[in-house]
Parts: sequence; C-alpha cells; structure tokens
Amino acid sequence: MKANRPSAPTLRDIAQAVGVHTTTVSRALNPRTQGQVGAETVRRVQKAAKELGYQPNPIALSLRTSRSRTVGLVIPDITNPLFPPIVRGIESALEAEGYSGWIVNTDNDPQRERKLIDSLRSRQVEGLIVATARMDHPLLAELHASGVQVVLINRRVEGVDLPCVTADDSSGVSAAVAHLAGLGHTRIAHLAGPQGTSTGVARARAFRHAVRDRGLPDDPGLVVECARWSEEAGARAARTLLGARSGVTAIVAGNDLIALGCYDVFGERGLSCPEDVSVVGFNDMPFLDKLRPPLTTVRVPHHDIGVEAARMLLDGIENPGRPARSLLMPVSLVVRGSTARR
Amino acid sequence: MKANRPSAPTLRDIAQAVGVHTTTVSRALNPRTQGQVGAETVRRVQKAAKELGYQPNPIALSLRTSRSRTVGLVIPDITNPLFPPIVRGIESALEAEGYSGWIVNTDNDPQRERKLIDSLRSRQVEGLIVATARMDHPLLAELHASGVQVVLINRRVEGVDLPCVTADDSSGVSAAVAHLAGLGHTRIAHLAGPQGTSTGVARARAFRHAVRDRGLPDDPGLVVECARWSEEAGARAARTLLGARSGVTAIVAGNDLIALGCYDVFGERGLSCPEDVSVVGFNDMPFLDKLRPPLTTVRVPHHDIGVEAARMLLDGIENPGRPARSLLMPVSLVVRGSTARR
DNA sequence: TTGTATGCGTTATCAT
DNA sequence: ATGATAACGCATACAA
Repeated sequence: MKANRPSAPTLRDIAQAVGVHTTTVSRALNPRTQGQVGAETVRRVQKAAKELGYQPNPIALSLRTSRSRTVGLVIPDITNPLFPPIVRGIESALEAEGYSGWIVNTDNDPQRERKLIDSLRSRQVEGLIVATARMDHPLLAELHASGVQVVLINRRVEGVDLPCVTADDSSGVSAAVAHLAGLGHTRIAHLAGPQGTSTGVARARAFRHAVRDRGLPDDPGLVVECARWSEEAGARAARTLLGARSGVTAIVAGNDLIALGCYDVFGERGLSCPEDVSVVGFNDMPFLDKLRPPLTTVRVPHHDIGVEAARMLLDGIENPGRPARSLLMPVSLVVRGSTARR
Repeated sequence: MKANRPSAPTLRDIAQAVGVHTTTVSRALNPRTQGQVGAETVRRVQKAAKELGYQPNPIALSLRTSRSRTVGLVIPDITNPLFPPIVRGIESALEAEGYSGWIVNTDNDPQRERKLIDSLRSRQVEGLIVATARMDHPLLAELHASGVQVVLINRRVEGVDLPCVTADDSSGVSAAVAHLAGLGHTRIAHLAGPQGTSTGVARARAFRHAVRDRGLPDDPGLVVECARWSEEAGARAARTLLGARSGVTAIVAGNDLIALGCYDVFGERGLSCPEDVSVVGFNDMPFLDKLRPPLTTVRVPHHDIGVEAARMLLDGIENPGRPARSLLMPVSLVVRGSTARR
C-alpha cells in the first residue's frame, strides 16, 4: 500500500484557508511586497502559512523568475583533499545568503566539463565557481562573453578578465626557497605543476625569481615540469630530476601531492628525507603532519578562499557589470620534518 | 552593456521552426511517445532540435512531473576523507542513468539535517542516500513512513527497515584481531566508535566476539568508547586506555581517524609504534601508506559502496514497494607498518 | 497521426 | 488594498 503522502501546501491552499486570493498570499509572504497588503491580512496569511507548514516551491519559483538561489561548483575531483575545505567555505558563505551550491567533478576532461556546465546552466544556476581553469580555456572565455557570472579559484585564465581568488603563490614559493637557502642548500630544484595552469606557471616563475634573488644557480635542469598535479606525475618528474645526478639537495614541489611523489621515489632509491634531500610541499592538505617524515609545506587558507570566492560571486550576481577583482590570499610556511640543514 | 544572451530554445521554438504543434514536438522528442508521431515528422523535429541546440528545461519538467532525476546525498562532512570516494561512486552510478546527486553536509547536527533534507525534498529529489544515520533516528523513520526513498550507507537504523549498504564490519574486525593474535598479542584493546551509531556497535560487538573466540581476555577495561569518529576523540579515548596501565600491546581502532588519535598519544607519551604498541585502523583512507608508521588497516571499497547504494536507490525509485535489501561489502586487511610481533 | 486545452506553483501586470 | 489574468516550459487527457 502506497503511503498517503499529502503534497506540500501551496499558496493556493493558504489562500483558501484565509479566504483571499493567491496573489495576496504571495505578496503577504514576500518581504519586498508585504507593504502592498493590509497589516491584518499579512498577519492572518502568515499564521495560516505557519500552521500549514508552507514551504515555497523553489522549482516553480525558478520557472517563473529564471533564478534559483543556486550556484555551480566546478572542480576537477572532490577526491583531491584540497577541495573539500574550499567547498565547505563556499557553502558556508552561500548559506548565509540563502544560496546553495551544486558540485560537479570534471576529472579535467573538457568535454565532460562542458556537458556538466551546460547541465548546471539548464538548472538556472546564477553563477559558477570554477577551479578547473587552464590558461587557455575557450569555454570560460565563452561563458564570460555570454554574461555568465564566474569566479575562478586557484587559477586564472589568460586574456580573460575574470574575477578570481588565489593563494599568494609567489610569497609561498619565495618563503620555501628562503627557508631552504637558510638551511644551507644551494642546489634547489622545483618540480613544477603543469605549465598549462596559471598556478603552475606562477609558482615556477616565482621559484626562478627567488633562486636568482639569492644568487643561487638558476639552472634549467633544476626545474622539471609534472604532467599533472598528482602524486604519480610528481614521482615521474622526481625520477627525471634525481636521475640527472644534478647534485640536488632540496626540492620545492609544486604542491603536496607532487611532494608525496618525491617520497615514493626516495623510497625506491634508498634516499632518506630530510638527511639526503629536503622537500617542501604546497597547500598543507590534511594529515601531512603525520607523514614520514612530516611534510614542510606552505599553508593555504582553503576555507577562506572558498568564503571569499562565494562572496565575490554573490556580489557579482547582485551587481552585474562590476569590474573583476583578483584576491590574493596570504599563505604561511609550516616547517616540519621534511627539511633539514644541509 | 548587457550581453545579448538569447534564452535557450524551447519546444515552442522547435514547433515554430518545423511548423507543427508543441505537443507533437514533445512527443517526437520523448522516446516513450515517439511511436505516436509520424516517422517523417520525428525526423524533422529532431533535426530542428539539434540545429537549435535544444536542451529540455529540467525545471519546467520537474514542475510538471514532480520528478527531477536528482537525488540527495546526506553526509556529515565532505571534509572527512572517507566520503569523497563514496560520493564519486554514487555519482558515477547515477550519471549512467541520467541522474545527478546533490550533496549536503549536516555536521551531525540533527536540526541542520532536518533543514537540509526539507530543502532537498522541496527541490523534488527522488530519493536520499544517507550516511548520517544514528541508531535512534526519528527523522529517518519519519521519512521512511512517508514513503521517501532512502538508502543508508555505512550505518543502519534500529527498528526501521531501510535498505543499506555497509562494509562487512564483523569480518574486518575479526581479521584485525586474528592478525594481532597471530603476531603474539594477547592484551588487545578496542577504541570503539560512538555507540549511538550502528557501525560503532557492530565493530565493538565483533571485537568482543573475535577476542573471545580466540580465548583472549574480554576485559571491559579493554574497550573504550570514543565520543566521535574523530582524531581528537580517538586521542582522548587512547589517553584513558593507556592511562589505565592495562598492559595493552595492541589496539583495534574503530576507524582510521581514531587510529591517528592513537598516534598523537603515542607521541605525547614517548611510546613507539609498532615496537611498544600495535594499531590497526579501519577504512583505509588515502595516504595512510605514507604515515609514520604506515597504518595497518581494513580496506573498505568506498567507491563500490557508493555505486551499489546509488543502484539500490534507483532500483527503489523505479520499483517502489520492493522489500529492503542490506548489502554487505567485502573488506580486506591491509598489513603495513603499524603492527608488529609482540 | 496531430492538435486543443489544462495545469504544475509562482510572480508580474494589469485592473478594480 | 486586493483580485483577475497571464506566463514561465513542459506533458498529458481528450478531441479530431
């Protein structure tokens, strides 16, 4: 036997209960239009609404208004420990304004990304927070051109003036290099993130600057690009770097996962960290303090990045046409056990 | 200047282009009703639809049909590394059937949970996958009673016959105890998860059975309950356990986070693992192999749990009234460095 | 085989 | 201050 599920009460139900027209109920319940309705009527409508347990139907509302109080969260993969804290930050800021977020995972597949964003748009999301930007990203340029509200996190796009919230990559890398130089390291290498991403480029550039500023060798062989921001790609690049017998004693990894890839290669080659080689990561993802050895890394305020990105997006939704801002979030070096005096 | 964003084409646009009525277009595009339309008309309609880039409007569709091809994912906190793989599993199974999932984080707050589930329901989700079940959970009982499709993961609810997908806790704990006993440990303790959750109870019960079956002491002092499934709660319980000077040489932790709490306490007390005390976790969350020491744990097929839960839910949606099944997913012990011979 | 009419729940635009 | 009407995009009972 099917459960007897009474369908949710509508404006019409309230109207009937109170003895007024649905239009009046709508106005009485909408703070913006409440003034148009008699005070006594408002009172009775609100009472009835509460008694019936009225909840506005967001779907009907969307259909009518073409809005949804919803934004899309476009990330590569929620399985990357970087993203959950950002997502929570985003959602807490959205929630404060009565919005909510819809998460999609693109797996860095442009086709999939396009499909998912289409689906998001067909659901009338009012904006997009995008963490998958590549430097050359036609889809984002397209969206921007067609007036879709977009905020980028962690990444930028070349030649498109999109608002973004990123970590201060330059300061972070610089602090890492300073730390290693202070420990007496002179041949410092960089396992760079993919150079198709602005973050990869920014960190690599910052690395070269930092190294040069200290009068250390800016040998091209000391920078190896990783194909992806992953442990495996990091390991591959670390093998190249370490195979070249370049006398490297310290590595600035593009991010924590790449640093983990280094750990794997140290294991393979019988190198010990930090005795033989020091490593610094980037991001400070969870549980890094419990690794063997605990990873020295650059802490990034993920939650805050999410909060700021959400605020920026809501701001753009409310004030379209406002010029794009870029927010640089402060980072800090967290010294743990993976770095030691040379 | 506002971008000229042409609104998405509707059935009406196609109808106009082809010169038929919207009804005909609707039928021609709907596989189920295509037979009612002339083959030639179908062809022309489909051609026009493709040319115009028609995408059905899911909101209008929802309003009309009270469905949404959407399900709600109710989890405590996406920041817990346990959940992302499950979420991905769920989404891949949903995607295959044209469904998608909407994630909400309850933070284990019943008020918040109710609010979020209300919001999900008002968005016409066709079902719920719930990971936040407590043994006594009136809200879930309510939902079940009112005919909402629900599938539980990781947890069960007492006295309510809800379908669920869980790890085989009993086998996992049993394997952990067998492993430790095989290493010569006799005083084995259990840091149990919250006893308000079925998982906490199941693992604790399995622990006592396993210990007794081997003729080892089933001392009540050897089981300490953690207030939450967290590192901090695990540490607190570990302090209690280790403070009691009970001669414990091995610990079966309720889950990996609790095991990490043990690591913290070992650090505080100058105990070394596995020399002084062995620890086994549960779940095999990411990066455990890189801890100091690498954590021996019970691997749970998170992705598969997600896949099965989603399939079960879709099955329930398509065939309401089908009896609830409980699916037990196989686990396996992963031996690493946190356990050693006594 | 195709078209007409209606309604899902809401709000905007009129009119009263 | 309130009501009547229409429309958002779609699917369906009914008519032709």
